[in-house]
Amino acid sequence: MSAVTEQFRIGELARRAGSTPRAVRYYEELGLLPGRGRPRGGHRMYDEHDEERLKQLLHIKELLGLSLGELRAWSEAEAARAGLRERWHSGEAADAETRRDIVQEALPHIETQLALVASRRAALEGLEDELTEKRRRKREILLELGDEPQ
Amino acid sequence: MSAVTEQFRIGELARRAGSTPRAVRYYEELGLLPGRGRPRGGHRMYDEHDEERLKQLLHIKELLGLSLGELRAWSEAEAARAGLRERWHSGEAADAETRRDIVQEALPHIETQLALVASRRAALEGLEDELTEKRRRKREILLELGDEPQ
DNA sequence: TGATAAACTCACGTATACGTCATGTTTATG
DNA sequence: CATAAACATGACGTATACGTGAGTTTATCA
Repeated sequence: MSAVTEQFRIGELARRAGSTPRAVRYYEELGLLPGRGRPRGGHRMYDEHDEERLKQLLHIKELLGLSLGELRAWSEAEAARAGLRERWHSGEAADAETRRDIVQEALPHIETQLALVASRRAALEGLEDELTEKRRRKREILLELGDEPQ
Repeated sequence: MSAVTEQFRIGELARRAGSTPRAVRYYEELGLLPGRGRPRGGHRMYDEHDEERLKQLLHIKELLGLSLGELRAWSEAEAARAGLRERWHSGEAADAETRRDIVQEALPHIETQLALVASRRAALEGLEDELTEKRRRKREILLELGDEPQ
């Protein structure tokens, strides 16, 4: 069902996500990335899911200006949802009741993330409106004074 | 024309803006706050304008997650606009031409700030939409599976 | 006119978020 | 199979953004 899951090591992951191996190890140390067992030679192995996860985390970090500590809270909601997705697809979710439970568990995590993003967006929107209004007034004045292009 | 401009010292300013004296001095050192002459005893004196300015800077810093270095760019646009406002109200702006020039100079600064805020807001909006869509799908599934409240 | 609070200037300390060696494996390649 | 590139684990270094004294000067108030 799932595509051939390509595997790669830390350098590849970092390159794809626009980060560095050092940073990735640091994120793992903080619990932002899962430090799961490493089979061959002790080298960390990753796949596309890890790549997407890391990209998303970095994106969120940028957008919301979160510290890595704050990012961890977000990350845990993400991890929980990932876990639930896995349960969902693992065939474990045979009956409707189990499936419902899984979705019901995932919802609050989304709500948490959504609340954070929405409030931040609203604040930014307020600021944007303020600035737009200021610009409008300046332009109005220019029209009144006669805005002669050079 | 202007109200009695209340003056206060660094502790008051910090308290009002929800900061600390140390931080305020640091901002001054970085050029975020004007380090203008200090008449009596070398104590820094501030007024409501400084208070508003500091509050705004901290607000922006929070909202956009800017470093103090990045904040300085913003701050300079602010300072420029403040300077223009002063020229505007100082009686210097006698003729229409001067007034027009002042407004024309102020516009780009607003545009700069607006561009930054708008792009950030747009990105956040995209993320918010994404999350809202995810939530919608989960809720849909719950309805299909029969969402029985306990 | 003390004395207590608050401000001043160094100066060093600290948490965060990594960068950068050093030194030793593991993996990939001709 | 040799050798370079990549990874591993410390350990120390660094930029940012202040916190925290130490020692001194200034303001305020009984």
